Amino acid sequence: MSSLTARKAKILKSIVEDYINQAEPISSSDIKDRHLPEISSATIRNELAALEEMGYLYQPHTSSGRIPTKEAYKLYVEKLMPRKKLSKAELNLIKSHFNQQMLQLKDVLKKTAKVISEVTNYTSLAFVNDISEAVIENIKIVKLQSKTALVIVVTNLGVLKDAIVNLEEEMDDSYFDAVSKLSLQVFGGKKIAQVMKPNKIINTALKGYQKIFDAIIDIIKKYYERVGVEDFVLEGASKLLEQPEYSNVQQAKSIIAMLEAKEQLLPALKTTDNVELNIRIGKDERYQSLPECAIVTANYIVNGKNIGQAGVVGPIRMDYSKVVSVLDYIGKTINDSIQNRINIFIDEKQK
Amino acid sequence: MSSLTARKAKILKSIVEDYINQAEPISSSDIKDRHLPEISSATIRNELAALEEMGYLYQPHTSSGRIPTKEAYKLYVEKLMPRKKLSKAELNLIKSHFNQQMLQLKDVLKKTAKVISEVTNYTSLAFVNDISEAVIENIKIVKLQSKTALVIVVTNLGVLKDAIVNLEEEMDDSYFDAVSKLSLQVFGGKKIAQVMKPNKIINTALKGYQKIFDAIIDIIKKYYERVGVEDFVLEGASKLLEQPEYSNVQQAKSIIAMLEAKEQLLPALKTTDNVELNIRIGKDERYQSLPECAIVTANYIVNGKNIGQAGVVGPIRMDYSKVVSVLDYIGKTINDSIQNRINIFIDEKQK
DNA sequence: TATTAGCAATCAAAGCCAAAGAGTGCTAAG
DNA sequence: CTTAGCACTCTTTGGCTTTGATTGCTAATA
Repeated sequence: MSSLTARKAKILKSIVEDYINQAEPISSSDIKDRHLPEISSATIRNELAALEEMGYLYQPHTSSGRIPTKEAYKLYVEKLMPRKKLSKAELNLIKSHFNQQMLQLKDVLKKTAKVISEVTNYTSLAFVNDISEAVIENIKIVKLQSKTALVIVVTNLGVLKDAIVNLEEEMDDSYFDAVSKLSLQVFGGKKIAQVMKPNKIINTALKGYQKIFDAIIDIIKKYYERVGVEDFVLEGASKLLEQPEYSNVQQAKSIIAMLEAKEQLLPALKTTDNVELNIRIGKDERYQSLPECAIVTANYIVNGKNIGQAGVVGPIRMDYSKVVSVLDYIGKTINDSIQNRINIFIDEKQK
Repeated sequence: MSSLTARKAKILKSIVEDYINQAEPISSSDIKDRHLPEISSATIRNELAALEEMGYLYQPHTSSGRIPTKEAYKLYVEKLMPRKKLSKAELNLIKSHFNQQMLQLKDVLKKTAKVISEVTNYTSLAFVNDISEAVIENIKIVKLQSKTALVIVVTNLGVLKDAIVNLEEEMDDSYFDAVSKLSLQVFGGKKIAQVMKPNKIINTALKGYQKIFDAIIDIIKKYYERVGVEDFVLEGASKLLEQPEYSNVQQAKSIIAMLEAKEQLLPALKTTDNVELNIRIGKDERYQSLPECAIVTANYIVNGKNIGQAGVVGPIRMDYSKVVSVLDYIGKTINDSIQNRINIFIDEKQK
């Protein structure tokens, strides 16, 4: 078996890039015409046969051009891919979107997904990563109506504020003040993961507050279970259908169904490892029912905090170079131009 | 031109229902076999010709069976359609979903959309109606971090609590208490619409609170603009692709794109009129770029409050009878089994 | 007058076949 | 190692025929 010479690499790169654009098998003469006019198509055919032997190419049938295999895409992403410069127009589009004020983590997710989809023309997704490591910084319980209170939990990653607690009897403001103070004493500085461990906190002297404390713990648990599933944004789903790969409605359906089944999709996407870029090409081994597709996501970090992932879903024949450049630039933009605007991310120690 | 005799009506009803199931043109002998064995297909053909003349049927080509026109569907919905009984299994499925506790308006939307999609097998949507008539009942401003506060606005339709306000300098709790009290005095009892009118409230003696008041008004305005667009839930989009109507990827794409463009879609869906059921068959005249589809939504009312709409999107050949039954029953279920659980809907006068 | 059997006419869908065209692999020569 | 030449393979396309479903019309019937 031969090795990957410089010329083979160039040919392979040409095929991957041309196939990304054309979505049709690439012939030896295509390569000659567009990339290697100085050598003959016959020579290229010899190289192609070798590359096929090495597992980087295949033919749908004997008398057709070549298509890159998944291995070819992996090699392309790791070794061959250039870093594309984004155009002025693209840079400006991205910047202008993030110049607007955003106060909420979810706003950032939505905006990010929207921008990614617009610039790449792929379906995009964004979601928050695991929050069990988030540290509770503040807790307030606010009376809303006679028997209803809102529980607000501030962590170093954001504010949980989707929690309404129902009381059996009416309480006055001083009661809620007391509970707020006590909660902060009990939960302050703890990680979400710690709070969720059953029956660990009850040893404190809680007197008559047992019930509302159980409710608060319950709220945190529920929030933990839902975050991610709730805060999962999908943008431009219809763009999937522009791809010739999904011109068969069956395939289109299976991939859209996959994106809708967040509960199953998210565990496969959430990564604890701290890599910047996740490129998943082809079926995920763990979820064999997934349709053929590629998912490229970047971990977004603001002020040193990993706030989540955002990226694109598309056919395996994806413009990785462009996508990676866009994700990269958006990551920088988020960090540069937003960190001072999003107060919920700022991690000032409160004491 | 002949009139719609009982037999013509029966034939038309048969065609509509059979076509809903089969998705293929219905022939005269189909009708004879399945619905009118006592008369000949030739007679039926005569009737068909008359129904076509009347605008209720058409043929894709001369030698094919008949397909109902939009007018036929309209007539079917208004006059011919039976009220289907839901099966025990379906009733139980719906009930069991709504037995769970739901604390948030958005939870109800999501659950409703999910149930509708599951039971009808169509793509479903749910959203809240206009909130400009909501009356402000309570306002609290809660300090979260040194320069960050959360604004909570309780209305008779729910709680707005997605609003974080940034301050220029650090304030202590008493400041926020004062602002909360003052806000309640100024805004309490007012409708959202009134608050949004520019410069109407500034005549009160606000002393040093001008800035934070502007911020609060701004938050309410922003919330008003976003509500609906934010609280728009779509469920089971992939089910659209099961419909033979959308086996052509172009059509599928255009309809999914329509559902994604919430900003354009919602104004067409939101109705101020107080009808229970909205059935939109075919293109909406106002939005001619919309693809061919039918949208059926019901207004959902809890404790006498119109909280929003929910329904399905699908091909014009839609099982209206089933859909209407399901929407109807879900409406009842929401009102019956949830009103006592969702505190945010309860409209107890606070004074 | 309404119904119906009979039948020719129509048209989409399916199958078939031949021709065209794109692209390869192999061989032999440079 | 490269390349021209050429036979071979296989898809795609277009045209043609056949099949089958369904209709509309006519004339006979109740």
